This record gives sequence, C-alpha cells and structure tokens, in this order.
Amino acid sequence: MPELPEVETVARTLLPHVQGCVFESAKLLRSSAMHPASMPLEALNRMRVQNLRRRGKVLVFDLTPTPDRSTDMAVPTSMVIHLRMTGRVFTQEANSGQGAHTRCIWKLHKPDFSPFLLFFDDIRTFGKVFVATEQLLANWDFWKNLGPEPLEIGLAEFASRLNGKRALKSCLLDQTVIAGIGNIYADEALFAAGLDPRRPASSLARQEHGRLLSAIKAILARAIEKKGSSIRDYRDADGNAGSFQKTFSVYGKGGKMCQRCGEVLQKEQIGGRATVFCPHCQK
DNA sequence: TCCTCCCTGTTC
DNA sequence: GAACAGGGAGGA
Repeated sequence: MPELPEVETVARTLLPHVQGCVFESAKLLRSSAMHPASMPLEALNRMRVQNLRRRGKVLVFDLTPTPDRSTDMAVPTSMVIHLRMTGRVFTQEANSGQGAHTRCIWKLHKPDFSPFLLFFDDIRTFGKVFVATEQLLANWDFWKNLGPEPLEIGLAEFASRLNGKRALKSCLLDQTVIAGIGNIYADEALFAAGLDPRRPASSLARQEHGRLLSAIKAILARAIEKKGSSIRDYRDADGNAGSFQKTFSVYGKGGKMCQRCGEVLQKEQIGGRATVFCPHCQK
C-alpha cells in the first residue's frame, strides 16, 4: 500500500524515464480508473512532462503544452495519480501488451527517441487518474484540504493540528491534518514515539508532540532510504521492491513479542483500521 | 466523529 | 467460503 515513502520512490524512479517526454496517445481500459472530475485522457496529447513529483500520497505530473498542440481543448497543467491500495505505474516497451490489471496505457516519446508506454496497473481498482487544469485542481476537495508535508512541517504547526478528542491514530491517518501517512507508518511512528494510539489527540504534552514529530520524520526518511515497504504488491517504477518492511516493529505483528520489552503486541481496530501497539511501551 | 462501502487476491 | 487487507467518499 503506497504511502509517502513508496510514492516518493515511484516519483524518483519514474522521473528519469518521463521527464521531457511528450504524450502521444492514451488508452483507458477501465473507466472507473478516472476521477469523475477529470478531463478526458485526450487532453494530454502533445503535452510535455516538465516534472514529476509527490504530494502526500499522490503522484503529480507537471505538464506544459508543446507548440504544435491543438488549441481545441482546455490545456491541463497536471496529471495526478492516486495509487491507493494496489496501484502501480511503470514504463514498458512500445510493443508490450496489457496485463490482467492494466487500467490505463499512455504512449509517450522523448524528442528524437522511439516511443514507449507508461502503464497504470491496479488490482483492486481503488486508484484514480485525474487530468486537470489549475482550476479543476483548486476545486478538488481532497487536493484543496490536503495537510502539510510531514517532512517539512514545524513543531508548532504540527502541535496545533493535533487537536480534538479523537484517537491519535485516526488523526495521523487524516490527510487533511498531515499528508502522506497511512496505516503502516502511523503504527510505526507511534511505537517509536512511545505513544498509545488510542489517546485523544489533544491530550499530548508539548514534549510528546516533539517526540512524535521526530519519530514520524525519522521513520519516513529511513523508509525512503530503503525505497519503501513491500508487503505484497508495491513495486517502484523499475519493478523493484522496497525493503523497509524488514524493519517493522509493530505493523503486521499483532500477537508477537515487543522487540523492546517482550510483552505481547496488541491488535485493535481504531478508526476502522487494524492497529498494532505495545500496551507496555506505548503510554 | 464514527461507520460502511468500494474492490480483488490471499490466507485461514 | 469467510475473513482480511485499507484510503477516502459519503452518509448517519
């Protein structure tokens, strides 16, 4: 499940393949792969990929028109892809055929090079492609309300965003509070910070805010270094798995022993999500 | 603020 | 053949 470190890794591995390339055509194999407010894929034709970056858990292709682009249609500024649970984006040779879970295929070329294909595969079909103008993006609630980047946020703002009576875990998963954290890194960060995921978000002391933010930043940075976590489906744009799953302390380890104190790790549903924590180390 | 649903493959 | 995985939309 691609969270911030996985999407960051996809962006980094895909960038050298697509930067400067021009969209020639696109084929949509499953209409639900498009965000309902998206412009049609044809709007991408003759658009150049200026940059590829990550914002929260989404991939953002920044686009500029080529001089020969038709002026019939509004000019998109971005293509945003949310991989959700099982989305994968990768390049293939021009003669490659679609797979069982391919949702979308784009044909691109770099000036003076032969064309190649960009695939969007998604087993569970939760992922979405959104081709958009500035205006469409600005009207997209999810985008508009996306919280700050955890690797950039300062302590004062982080502390002020953790408010309300709801569980700390739910708060970290809320993309409007902070962008990019999912179930894996929420559990791992709360363990590293020694904080009980069930505690009300507003109950944290100043020093605990600091511990939590440091833990989040350290874990996300380490996970990016390890090219993300591959539980099952996740691969980067070159088809490589990440290795951070080897260093999990709690995620997926309910019923096992806490590596720090030896107590049995507890598993509980919080905010509808499986949550694993150590009742002894996390207070 | 919390719960249910969407979707498919894997595991029990 | 049911339970489970889970991000986010939408409804209670």
